[in-house]
Amino acid sequence: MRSSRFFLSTLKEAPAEAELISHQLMLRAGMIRRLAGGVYTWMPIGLRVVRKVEAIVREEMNRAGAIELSMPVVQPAELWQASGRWQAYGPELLRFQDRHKRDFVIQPTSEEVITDIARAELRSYRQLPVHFYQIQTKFRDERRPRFGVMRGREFVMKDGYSFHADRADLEREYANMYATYCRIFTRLGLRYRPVAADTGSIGGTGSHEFHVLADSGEDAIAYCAASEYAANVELAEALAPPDPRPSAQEALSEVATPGRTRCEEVAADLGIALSRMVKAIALVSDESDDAVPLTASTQGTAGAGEGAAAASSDTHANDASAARTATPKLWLLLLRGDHTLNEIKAQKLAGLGAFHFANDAQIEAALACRPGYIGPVGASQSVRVIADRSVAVLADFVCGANREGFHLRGVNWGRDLPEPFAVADIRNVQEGDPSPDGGGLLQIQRGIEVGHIFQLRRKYSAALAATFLDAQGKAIEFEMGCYGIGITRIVAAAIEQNHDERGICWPDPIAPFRIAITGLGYQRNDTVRAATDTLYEQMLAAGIEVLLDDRNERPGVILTDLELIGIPHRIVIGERGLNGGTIEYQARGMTAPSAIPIADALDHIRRVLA
RNA sequence: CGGGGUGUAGCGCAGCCUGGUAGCGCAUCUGCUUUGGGAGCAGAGGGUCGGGAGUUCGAAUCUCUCCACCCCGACCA
Repeated sequence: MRSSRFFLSTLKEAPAEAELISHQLMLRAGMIRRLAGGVYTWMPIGLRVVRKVEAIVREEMNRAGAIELSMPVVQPAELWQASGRWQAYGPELLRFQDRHKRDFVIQPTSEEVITDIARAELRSYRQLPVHFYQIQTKFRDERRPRFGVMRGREFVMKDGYSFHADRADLEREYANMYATYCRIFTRLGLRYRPVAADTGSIGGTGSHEFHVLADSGEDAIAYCAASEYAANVELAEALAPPDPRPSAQEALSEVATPGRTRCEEVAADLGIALSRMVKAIALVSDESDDAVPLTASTQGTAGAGEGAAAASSDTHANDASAARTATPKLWLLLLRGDHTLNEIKAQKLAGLGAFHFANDAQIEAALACRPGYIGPVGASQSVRVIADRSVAVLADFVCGANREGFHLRGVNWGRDLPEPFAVADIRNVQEGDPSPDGGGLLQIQRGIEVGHIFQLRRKYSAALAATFLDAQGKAIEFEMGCYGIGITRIVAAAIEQNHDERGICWPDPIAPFRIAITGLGYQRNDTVRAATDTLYEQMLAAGIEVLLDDRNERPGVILTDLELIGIPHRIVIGERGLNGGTIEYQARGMTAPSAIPIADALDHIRRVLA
């Protein structure tokens, strides 16, 4: 391809909207242009990368026995109503009506349609197993699209769905896909890690996420260097400390800590380890269950002390915010000063469910103290105290005194305050924690989720009555698996993982062009142009995907553009080199070019591209 | 959706506080020179100052309102 017949559009400065480095580089390299929030045009150079990723995914899916089809982006609401997702999905599901006022959605995934296909087409166990997949545009109306195509609303995903006669065969295919995904990400040239994922409400054993490792990743992955354990930090269990609670040594005392509201400050002032500090996080449940109405606090009501009755009634039951503040209960979650709350784990506490952080008024109403000095000691029965496992085994710890400007030290369970209402794992694991599988210590790495495999079981086949006849002629619901890969996200993730100060450094398998060639003074120097054209034609004849930059630009412009775009190999031909019988080759990551005899040029190129 | 911020030429920004002819750099176009790392000189084009309403003799500037975008928090490929 000649750049004069292609389309390159690079920018010196990235638009201010781009925060993430991959987003900036994609805009600067002219790969994408924004059309609306989270919606991007793939420009020619960017589309080439998308196609490379798709091709590798397609090849490996086919090799693994999956069969490609393509389902509509626009899908009728009926199937979604049948599966329950019309109600369950929420505002992320883009819905609209056609001219006949019939409801439709733009697919975020296609479980319903594929199950409908299976219901119609797969009638006998003899036809199983079958794995259908598509590479298709998806739309999810994200709350907050950001980071360019990394978290866009419209994106391309490979989604596959497998149908099985029984659980064992589903698990076989699941293992097959696990291996296939590993092959795919290896072929893409990315550093990645499969991690155990939440099976969520569907249950079952099998779900793994595949993460591309990058410091800017949104997910933190806890893994064990000594074993195979790897899980999203949100899900990794923090084991209970092995040793029992020591006995109390210190007497309870109150210490003045004016202006010191953060654990770090108090620990430093008192000269104690942060791990001896206990912080209390006040939460209010959003669930309106009727167990023990605790302290109510209608916003800012003066004197709404402990035991104040819930003020608002159910007359505004349709008003979500009113309902939410109807019967707030204060939960006090206790964590060590050096730990952080895991909100996913907290959400799973019985009775807490959906929650939000208590506001100042709610905290003052329940504890008669401003945030910053709150603690579990002396809290009324109406406050539910949950201790993290690590807090439950502390003795002689330090916590807020429920009195502004004071903390308590030498606090001991059972002596100074009742044992907690419950002890639970509510913190995020951190580096150095023991691995939940007992295999060693955890380390933490950041990653970008680019793949997810899942054993759906019978959720959709049951909802949509999708059955086949087994050998006994009995109708059986399919066991289903689903398997996703974020095609367009992979493009951004690959850049996050592979860039330098000059621009993108594509892994060879997904680079928009494998090699670039340019002649210095191509447009005005016949010798250079002839030599450049000759080698270019040779490369084309050899089937090499090459970009000839023949623009009438200064060398600096061409070279910086090629580096920004990230083409992994580069040939530069200049008159000076030609006089000595050489051309220059430089890999994108190399700091200096090497001179190659013209006669060896093509062989050399073949070798580095091999 | 809650909290914060920004909208001025294709891109990056100044001007706004203290109202009075809309500016700078890059990019674009023309000419000449230049040509191994984002060229120099000379000239040119390009703006509903996000939209609407208001205050005022006069609004990019002050007020109200709507919209878009960005950042921080709760979801996901």
